[in-house]
Amino acid sequence: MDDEEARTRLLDAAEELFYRHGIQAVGMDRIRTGSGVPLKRLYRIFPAKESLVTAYLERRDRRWTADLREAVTGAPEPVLAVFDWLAAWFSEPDFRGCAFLNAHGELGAAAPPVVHTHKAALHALLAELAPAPGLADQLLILAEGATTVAALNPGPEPAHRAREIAEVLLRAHRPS
Amino acid sequence: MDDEEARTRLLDAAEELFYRHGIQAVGMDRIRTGSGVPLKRLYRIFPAKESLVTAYLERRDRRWTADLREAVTGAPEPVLAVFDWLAAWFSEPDFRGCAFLNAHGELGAAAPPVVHTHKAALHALLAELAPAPGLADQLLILAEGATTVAALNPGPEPAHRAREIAEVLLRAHRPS
DNA sequence: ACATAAGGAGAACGATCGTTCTCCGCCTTG
DNA sequence: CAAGGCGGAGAACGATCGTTCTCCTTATGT
Repeated sequence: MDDEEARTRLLDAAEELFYRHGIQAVGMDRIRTGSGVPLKRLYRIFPAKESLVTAYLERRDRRWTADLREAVTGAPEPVLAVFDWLAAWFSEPDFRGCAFLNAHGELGAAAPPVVHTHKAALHALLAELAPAPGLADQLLILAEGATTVAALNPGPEPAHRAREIAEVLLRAHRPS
Repeated sequence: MDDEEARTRLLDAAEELFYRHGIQAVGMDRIRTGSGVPLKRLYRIFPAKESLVTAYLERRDRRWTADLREAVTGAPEPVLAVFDWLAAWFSEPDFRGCAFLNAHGELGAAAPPVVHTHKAALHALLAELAPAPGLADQLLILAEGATTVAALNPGPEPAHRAREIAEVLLRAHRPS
């Protein structure tokens, strides 16, 4: 196992454990057990827990944003496709809300900056898709609201309700 | 200082510290320093940290829900008054998102049940105010979405955007 | 006034955390 | 084959946590 695979295993274990149990509740020893990477190597690749947390969030940001972008580009109604993609996300068995919002709530001002860049990236994507300026702010509220509601009541329904609202907003901005 | 005042001081300190820094990041010694109540008395009133956390969330739930209910009952447009009240909340200098969502993100399955009852109470209030059945689910998404967006970008603007969406929804349900 | 109980201040205790160190086996290289 | 260095397994270390205990002051009751 070379360093690159060790890094991947560490990030996989970190993502699984940090997302499920929270960051402060998971010790480095559980990362080691979950990844199979010895502590010595762990600290050579990530010199401190903080850098592992940051790397976990940054990788999740890249994958999440790329997945969403790929799902909506080319769709007949890109704005509505966002909520279809959210519905599928909310239905994953271990869905537990937005990892970045959870990290912000837990760490407060000590949260890594990727928390803000992740939300800025989502806002930028919505601004690309929105047919009217100013609509992106409203769509962001719908997406965040659906995610938050689904965090406590898992399932696709919040995304469906948010999609209905988005349809109304699109009709209002693009009167048929 | 009798036990009742000690309890109030403890809950005040707990609310300030837990809400600002997160629950796991605040030790019992800081609660003691912040409240001026000695550890011995603290543990006589709250036998463990978990019960202090639960009491903090339960008191905040009662106050938050009562404040919101009082602000919207009797308003000319109760549904829209919800978002005006949210705008004022988001503008408080130490606003840091929904305490219950933060606790859920941090503690996961170990979060006290009041997290769910708080969200159920908000949903029930919205169902009282909504002029049509099914609208409450959508209003809940708007309120949660505005709160989430404001948690990372403090200020009243998310509540204003959510209020605009609510106006559109009300017009759609009650065509003039 | 004196015995007694209660309360406060802070030390102490065991557990756990993030991080480092020790020791041992193994693999490479001449 | 021999020597040396690297990596893994887990103990160890200091800090901090939640919780309890000790010790001393203070107030009370007769």
